[in-house]
Amino acid sequence: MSVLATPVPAREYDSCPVTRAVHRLGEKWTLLVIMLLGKRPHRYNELHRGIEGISQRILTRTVRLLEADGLVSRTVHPTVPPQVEYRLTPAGESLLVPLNALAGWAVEHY
Amino acid sequence: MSVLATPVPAREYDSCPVTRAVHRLGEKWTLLVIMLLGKRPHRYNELHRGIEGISQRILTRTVRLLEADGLVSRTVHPTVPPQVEYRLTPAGESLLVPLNALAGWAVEHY
DNA sequence: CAGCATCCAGAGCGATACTG
DNA sequence: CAGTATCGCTCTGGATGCTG
Repeated sequence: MSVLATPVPAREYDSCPVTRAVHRLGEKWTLLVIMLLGKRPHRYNELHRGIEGISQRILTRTVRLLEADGLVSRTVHPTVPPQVEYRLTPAGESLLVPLNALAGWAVEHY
Repeated sequence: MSVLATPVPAREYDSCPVTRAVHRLGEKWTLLVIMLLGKRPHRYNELHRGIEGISQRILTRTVRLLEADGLVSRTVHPTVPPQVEYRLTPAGESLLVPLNALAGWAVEHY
């Protein structure tokens, strides 16, 4: 993305880390999940109750994709009933910095 | 978004400037259009040729939405044939700063 | 040149019911 | 509690042809 050959090949664009990041952040609930986990770790139903309107299916998909991206860790405590804790990884924490910069910009300009 | 009442009401989330910004940036071609216009102003077909795989319909929609958001200006020169120049507004230029910060993060972590 | 009109496929998102 | 399994739909994104 730093060079931007013209025309920009579709595959190069799709595989660009920046593209992939904004596309992930642009998914409907991703930002909110990250912000909640940025405050503190949450259990599954804490997230579910904390986000009005999200379905279980979509919440699960959202956190699992973030986990696959390395931004969120998922810890299962083998208790009865089961307990699953989601928290930001160091990479996830580090996202909060540029994200807050973007948030500041958005509040100014959006 | 700074306070995050729990549960976060769906409407409040949707109307949040940060949410709206990342959702717009997350649209398929938005980032690329902004990066191209960040280099220099472009005419319509320059953008079209500069982005492999985008359709006219989607390119038009993308730049018009950015225009509606105040990030891009659209100038029609009443010549024959017509000439339309797209460029970043000051607000659009100012987006490049936090966007580059996010880009740096993405290259590190995505 | 810079679009618009029309039609269409598929991804993404969601509601609901069920379970280890 | 923390999910999975189905099913359904909206809505974004795209292909194609036409125009001031």
